[in-house]
Amino acid sequence: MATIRDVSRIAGVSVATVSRTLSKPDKVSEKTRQIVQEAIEKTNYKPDILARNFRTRKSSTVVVLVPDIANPFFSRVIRGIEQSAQKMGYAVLLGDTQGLRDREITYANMVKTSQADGIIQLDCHIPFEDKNDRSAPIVNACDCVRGTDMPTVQLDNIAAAEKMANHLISLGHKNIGVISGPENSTITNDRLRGLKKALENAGLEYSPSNRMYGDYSIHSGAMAAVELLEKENPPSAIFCMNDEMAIGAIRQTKKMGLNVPGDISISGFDDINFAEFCDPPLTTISQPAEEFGTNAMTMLFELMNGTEPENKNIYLPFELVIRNSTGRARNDP
Amino acid sequence: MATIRDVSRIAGVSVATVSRTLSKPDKVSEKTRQIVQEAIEKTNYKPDILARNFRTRKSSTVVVLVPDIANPFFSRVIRGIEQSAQKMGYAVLLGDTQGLRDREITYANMVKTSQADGIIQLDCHIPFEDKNDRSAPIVNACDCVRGTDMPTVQLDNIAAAEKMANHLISLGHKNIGVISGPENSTITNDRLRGLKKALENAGLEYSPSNRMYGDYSIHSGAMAAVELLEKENPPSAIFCMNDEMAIGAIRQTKKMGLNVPGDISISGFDDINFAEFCDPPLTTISQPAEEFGTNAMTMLFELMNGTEPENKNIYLPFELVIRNSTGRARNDP
DNA sequence: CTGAAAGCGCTTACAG
DNA sequence: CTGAAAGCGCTTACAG
Repeated sequence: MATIRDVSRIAGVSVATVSRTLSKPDKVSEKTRQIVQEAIEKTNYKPDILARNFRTRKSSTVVVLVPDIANPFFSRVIRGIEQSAQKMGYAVLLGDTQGLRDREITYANMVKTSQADGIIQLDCHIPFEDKNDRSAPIVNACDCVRGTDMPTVQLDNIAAAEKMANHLISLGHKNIGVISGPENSTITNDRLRGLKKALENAGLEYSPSNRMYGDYSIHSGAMAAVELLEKENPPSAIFCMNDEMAIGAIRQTKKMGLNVPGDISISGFDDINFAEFCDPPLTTISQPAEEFGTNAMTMLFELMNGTEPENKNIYLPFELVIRNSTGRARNDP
Repeated sequence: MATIRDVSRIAGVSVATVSRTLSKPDKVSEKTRQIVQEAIEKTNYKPDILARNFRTRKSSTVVVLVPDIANPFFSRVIRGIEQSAQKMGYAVLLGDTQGLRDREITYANMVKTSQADGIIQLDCHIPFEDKNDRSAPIVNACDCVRGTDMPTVQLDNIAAAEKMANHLISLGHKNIGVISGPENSTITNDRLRGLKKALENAGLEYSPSNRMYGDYSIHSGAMAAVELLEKENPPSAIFCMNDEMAIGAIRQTKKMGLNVPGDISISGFDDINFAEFCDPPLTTISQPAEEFGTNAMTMLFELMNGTEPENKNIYLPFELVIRNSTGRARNDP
């Protein structure tokens, strides 16, 4: 591979001039610029970006921490990140963390070792050994830690869950089960709060025994549905905290000989591509997945350039999408 | 940030010794090692990997070229890549190319600029300006270019498609429509060849007018289904080249008042997570998505280390998964 | 086992 | 506008 030295020799100029031709062409005379360009073409020179990054102390790379890249919601968020990053001249390093703190820290450390300039964290953890570490530019999107000063891009999950719960309540459901995400997640907590709020406003009682935990997988939704449906007093509607668990719950419900929504209403969250195509099509909350990514990347870009973002906490819009997995409660006239 | 210089000063040794303590600890005496370790902890030293990479001329990074990261099949492949890469000490850069040659070349160039050590290409293109360029370690997985010497990880798509077609034929279908992937794709060509082969063996004729093109999206599957079903002599079965297009075709078929599989059988390809949960559950070909990734990464690793892989063309197993979207042809006794 | 020194390929004040 | 020179933070022959 040709180096800047080779080009300078062939062009008969200094390496400084070659460097300038590349980075600050207006600081070089028209004539010199041409000579250098020719030499670059002749030698097929490609600047060593690794050397440049090393020299300028920036990698033009961001690392994204994602619990599971194969999750259909996250993969769309990442597509959004990638698109913005590309426009801004950044590369994106993939950090599939499985939600493990160790991996999060390992990947986040890439900023300290100069391999990345900033971090986008899609999970509800601070990915540093020391929670008060401020040395790395970071933005927290999707599932956001409460009470930190990390900038965030999120949904108003309380309001969204409340809206969904109100939909269920309006159909006459009084006994509502919950298939919840894992504990220690802001998303999970907020969605539960929204549900409780709606229940309370309707004069209904929330029963903690109606809450089953899942891990966002189809399988866990099915398992949780069994628990719920085998209760002495089973719920007439199940509020699921994502679409995959809802799909699992629907399948399980049907397996047990029950009809959705005839016997049981089931709702999801996210509106993934397939929500519309399962049987029955899923009532859910839609979120602009890509925009979580583009907004997070835009904010991170500002942070990496030392400007404080105007709005440190961005809330994205949601929508209740009513399809056929929810219907009137059975004993409701 | 502390540098190796700071550590050496505090430990009272040379920077060479600090460097060795980190990379070749057995070349350093027990005692020195301890002193250095203490100094490292005291200064909270983290080696600058960017500097190390620059110095050693390797980035320990691979770039993956993927047409669409949000595609559920590819996202699983990438998960496989990431997991293997992590074990081998490599980071993975995401190159969402949208299938555009320009972007492929841009990302592939990262090897020339030292930002990456190797490439995994998941699409059916050679990502170099010059098709004969051999300067970058690369492996081609999933949709593989024919007649190059890039190592490949692929399915025997001819055999898989033949198996699916035989299933359809065995159900009495004689007039089979095809919703095809884009042209100039080995996957598309091979799956079509497999279908033709099965047809031929059964003494059936393949009609080119029965082939509609899609782009692997749900929407394109629906559009193609309209074309097929509005023909004068519509097919009784539709062979789709991926699951998303099959899901779109099913939805469209139902919208037109037809029953699947009562009136029309529809088959998919890939067995994505949701294939089992659409209505009706999809008959499809399952493929070990993650293994495309792990195998590709393993091969690339060998290539980057200068060893030729034993087997340059890996074929992964597939399976026909019969569910309810396919059934007996209507006029077949 | 250890240290002094060269050097990886760039960029960027500084001087002219 | 241009060049000589320093230096980014490491690693690695080489010599002892």
